[in-house]
Amino acid sequence: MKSYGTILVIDDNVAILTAMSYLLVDTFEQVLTTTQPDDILKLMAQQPIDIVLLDMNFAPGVNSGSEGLLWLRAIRKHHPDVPVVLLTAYADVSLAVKGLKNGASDFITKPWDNGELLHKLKDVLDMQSEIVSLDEMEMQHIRRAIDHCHGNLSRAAEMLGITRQTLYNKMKRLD
Amino acid sequence: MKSYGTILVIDDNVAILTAMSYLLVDTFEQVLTTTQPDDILKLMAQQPIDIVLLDMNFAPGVNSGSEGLLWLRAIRKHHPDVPVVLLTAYADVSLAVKGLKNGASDFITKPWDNGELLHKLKDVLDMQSEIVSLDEMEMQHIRRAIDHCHGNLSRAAEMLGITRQTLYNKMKRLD
DNA sequence: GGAGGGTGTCTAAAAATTAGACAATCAGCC
DNA sequence: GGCTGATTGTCTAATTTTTAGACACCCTCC
Repeated sequence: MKSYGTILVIDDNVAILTAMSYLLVDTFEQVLTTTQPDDILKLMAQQPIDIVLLDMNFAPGVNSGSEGLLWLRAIRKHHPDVPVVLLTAYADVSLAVKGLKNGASDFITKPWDNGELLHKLKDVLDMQSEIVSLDEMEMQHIRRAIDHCHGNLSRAAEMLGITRQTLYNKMKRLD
Repeated sequence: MKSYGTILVIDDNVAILTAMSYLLVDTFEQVLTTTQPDDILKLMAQQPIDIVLLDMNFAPGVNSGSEGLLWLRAIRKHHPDVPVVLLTAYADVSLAVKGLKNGASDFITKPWDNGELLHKLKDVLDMQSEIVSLDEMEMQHIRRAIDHCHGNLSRAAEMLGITRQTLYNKMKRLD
């Protein structure tokens, strides 16, 4: 229990934030909440956040969640490895889809089911990509580059910013 | 024109494949089509494919696209860098959402609009992540690792499979 | 047949990585 | 307060990797 780290919840409705706090406090070591999206990046800079729960339906009458999308993009830009789960209105599937295409990990429609919400958050965190060794990451990237150059090693090496011989070395060394 | 490489289209309906061929031939250098999902990986192994267009609604009466999801996952697993765009039935948004969460780049609902289809395919290819230099990729991964270890450099170095001093070196060298 | 581009291999110099050590600092704990 | 363990920043010398440059060879295109 309580092994899921820190969660940051953003919603402009204080009642929802309180409800979320009660729900999440048993699962997360720390629950941060804010009604001010402007605080997101500041909070995330101050301390390590493990997952973000972002309400997409800001301010009554505001332009259909596009503001939420902007915040999502801002989060993704500065912290590409922190998963973001979206809260959207039940009807607004298209917004959720836009969110997913912008890098959100999952979404939950309001009104939500507590059990399902917790389950999805845990799922996302369990799926978190482990950090692999630098060598392994290097090889993955090298394979990508070679693939991208359709097998042309000279071009791949140039693209990677290393010499062709170094590319040979690395391919030989790391299988 | 014709600078968008090779596209692979999978659909169990031959009529759709022919229609697609006519539509895509002006934009792509090569248009491969198949009704056999089993051929996907074989085709992709034989030649470099730049984008895949995958119909999710297989065989009349088959279990709601879950087969399509399996193929999507298989493609993503073997070729994580080749974008996959899905074709789904108009009503089946939930399937499209599942597809996006499984790594699809975008989806198009049937019946489709030719202009929109081409536009989306081009968009996906234009957004294709460029191959960055090995050093840059290295630094991104190092930052990820340090973040993951909440700033503990010793642990990050161990996780990356390098010595602490090397971590210092790389951080100093590459800003 | 020649030109251009790609491959595989080699050398010697330059640079990075390694293991190992050291004192200084910070944390929690008795 | 004082102890202990972990972490940091810095250093050295040996080892390994990377680099630039060169060479012969194999393609393909014209």
